[in-house]
Amino acid sequence: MESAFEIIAEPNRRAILSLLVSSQQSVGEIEHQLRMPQPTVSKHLRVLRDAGFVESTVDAQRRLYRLKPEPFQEVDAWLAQFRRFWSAHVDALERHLDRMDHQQYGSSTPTKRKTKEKTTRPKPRT
Amino acid sequence: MESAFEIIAEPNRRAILSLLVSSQQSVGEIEHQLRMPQPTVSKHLRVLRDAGFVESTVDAQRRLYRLKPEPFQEVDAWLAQFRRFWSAHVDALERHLDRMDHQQYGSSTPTKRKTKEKTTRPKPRT
DNA sequence: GGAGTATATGCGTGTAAAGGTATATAAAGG
DNA sequence: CCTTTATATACCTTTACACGCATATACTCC
Repeated sequence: MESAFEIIAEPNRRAILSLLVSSQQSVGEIEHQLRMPQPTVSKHLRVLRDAGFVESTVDAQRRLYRLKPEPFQEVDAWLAQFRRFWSAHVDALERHLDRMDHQQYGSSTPTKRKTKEKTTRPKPRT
Repeated sequence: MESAFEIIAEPNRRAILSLLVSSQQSVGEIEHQLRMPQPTVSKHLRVLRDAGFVESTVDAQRRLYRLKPEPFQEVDAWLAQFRRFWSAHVDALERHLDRMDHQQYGSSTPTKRKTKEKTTRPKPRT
């Protein structure tokens, strides 16, 4: 788990980060809004904090978590090299994004996928 | 491996993608430049193609791979919600202050612009 | 057709990460 | 104190993925 990219590969962690955009949140608030078990939330927050995506402050028994910008900038910096390339294809973006759902905990088919395909062409996404 | 984020979590795949920014490449060229075994390259390319990051054309026995923009845009779209946040913490603020300095006719404003932030100050990038 | 080249895929293996459950720590309130 | 609330962590199990190696496919040229 060394790079920022591996951190945001996990859908639940991305959901947590998106939640924190609006404002800082306690573990319980995240747990309730995302409907995931508290230990799961705590563990993901630990990973996020170790990677510098969030920081926390103590409020009585609560911990309030909020975003930190650095790792996002790291991802953005990598992405930058491709930006000039994709700007010519903006139209295709909308078609692609239309097929994306907003994933929530438990709805993302977390495991179990045996592939038995012999395609040579790009595979249609779900 | 359903999301674009999981695809780019793998360092070798990111390296391949970065290679393809300059121009399309054959499997052998990628293999040589990145010094990884040919099956590894082929397998990563398969993953990248299934996810829509690259496409290939046939040139005799060779396959030429090049980038496709959509998944990058998907990542960028997710990142966008945080961009507001982090630019508020660094870029926009500094640029704003710079502009104020430069706009001032006969500006005598001091250059030391240390601003107060309510949260931890972003560190300079490593 | 056979040899050589270029790429893809199948199989077995190790490893690490994610989830579940239980429990530990810590603070607040009676 | 003892209980309740809030969060963290430990342990265990499952699984997926990345790799190495071997082999299959496919094209070219003799």
